[in-house]
Amino acid sequence: MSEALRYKPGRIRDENQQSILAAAEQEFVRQGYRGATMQGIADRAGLPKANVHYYFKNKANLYRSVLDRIVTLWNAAFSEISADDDPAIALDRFVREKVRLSFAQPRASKLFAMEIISGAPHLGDYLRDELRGWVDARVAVIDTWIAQGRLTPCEPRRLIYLIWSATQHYADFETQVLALDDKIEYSAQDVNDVAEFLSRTILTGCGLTPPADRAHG
Amino acid sequence: MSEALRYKPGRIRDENQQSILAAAEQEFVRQGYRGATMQGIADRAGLPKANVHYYFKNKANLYRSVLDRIVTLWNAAFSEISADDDPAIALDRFVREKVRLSFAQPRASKLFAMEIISGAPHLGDYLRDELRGWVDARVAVIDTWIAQGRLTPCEPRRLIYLIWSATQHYADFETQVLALDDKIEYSAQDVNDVAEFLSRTILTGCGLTPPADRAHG
DNA sequence: GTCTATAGCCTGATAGAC
DNA sequence: GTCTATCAGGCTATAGAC
Repeated sequence: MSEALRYKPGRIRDENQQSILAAAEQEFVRQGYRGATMQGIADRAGLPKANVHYYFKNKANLYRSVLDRIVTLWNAAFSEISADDDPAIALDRFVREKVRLSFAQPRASKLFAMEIISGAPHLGDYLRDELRGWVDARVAVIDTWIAQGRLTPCEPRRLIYLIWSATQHYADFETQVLALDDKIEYSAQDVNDVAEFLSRTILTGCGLTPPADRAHG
Repeated sequence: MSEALRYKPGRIRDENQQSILAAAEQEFVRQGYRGATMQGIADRAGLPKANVHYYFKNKANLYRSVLDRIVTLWNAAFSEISADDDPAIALDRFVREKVRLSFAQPRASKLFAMEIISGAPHLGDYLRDELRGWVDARVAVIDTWIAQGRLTPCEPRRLIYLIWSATQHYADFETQVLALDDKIEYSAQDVNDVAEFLSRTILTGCGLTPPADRAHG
């Protein structure tokens, strides 16, 4: 008997939970929290509706689990920047990381966006307690760069929002971008083009020389 | 009897329709299309549910009416740019117009965003038939500027998306921005600051000199 | 652990009195 | 034109057989 088929305690449980979470993410993005149905989520996961209630006690609990997973993903992907870093290299890395994440996890980005646009009824605490601290720390780093004369004065907060919005756009507004570009789906080339364009434009906009330019001349 | 109270044919009808449309816009943003209820919309408009069905035959019809109003608003606000314009002045005006619209009509922007994020089930035709033509025309103008050597080469399409995403962010992610900035609501100062920051950063990022800078020196 | 059957509620929509 | 009363259907959630 192969390794893959041998019994592992909790294996089926884990697999079912993961497929329910993935199905729920899709349904919540397409229909919103109230619009999504437990039946629709169960159908998409290929399980009876009662099993969804068995693994996740109720709809609110399931939604919260999906959001928790996204928040964990966000926190893990937030690149560290410190005042010792070179501003151009740190911001370039920040932009590229966000672009990569947007193209890799578009549904997570979309669900997060829907939650915020709806007024963040389930994520208000996260914004105030966790995300605000993260932003404040980055603002402090950018302010230090400015004080040291290594970065043209700007409003650090607006710079962070600019990077977030410009990168997330390709995930959240995927439908619009694909329709306007007359494409069926993104290519690997698109990820690089977008990262290159945004890093170059935003860094230049801040008065910095993009790392790639320096390498070539 | 004052002018305001004198009978006007269809006045009550118009007022009721407008208050229903405004209430529906809010409910659809908060709950999504399926999540919003005719009862909730009626309550917010201060009318019995049956009246909502009287003015707008059914839920799909009401939603489409709300979207039509937004699309009309969008089309009216799209500033014209032509190849004869100075690139810096035209792009500066474009950015400022979008910022103004985002702060003036945040709910319209949010509902449009929700519809796109959900996969544009009701707006797919608009994207393909109307918006694509608008974008293609602007791309052609920007390409002309580049060919004439008046603008550093860039991908016009990505530049338009950058301007859209960066400006809309303050409407769509209003809840997040206010939470992170620790504010209750936007001030008039914020509109100017955002317009100034985005115009300066994006134009500089494209290798242009922002109009304000030229005026001052 | 899995799934069928069903309870209890709320929805969109309409009929019909005023 | 307005609004109360009501219907048929779909929803979340659970009970209980397997």
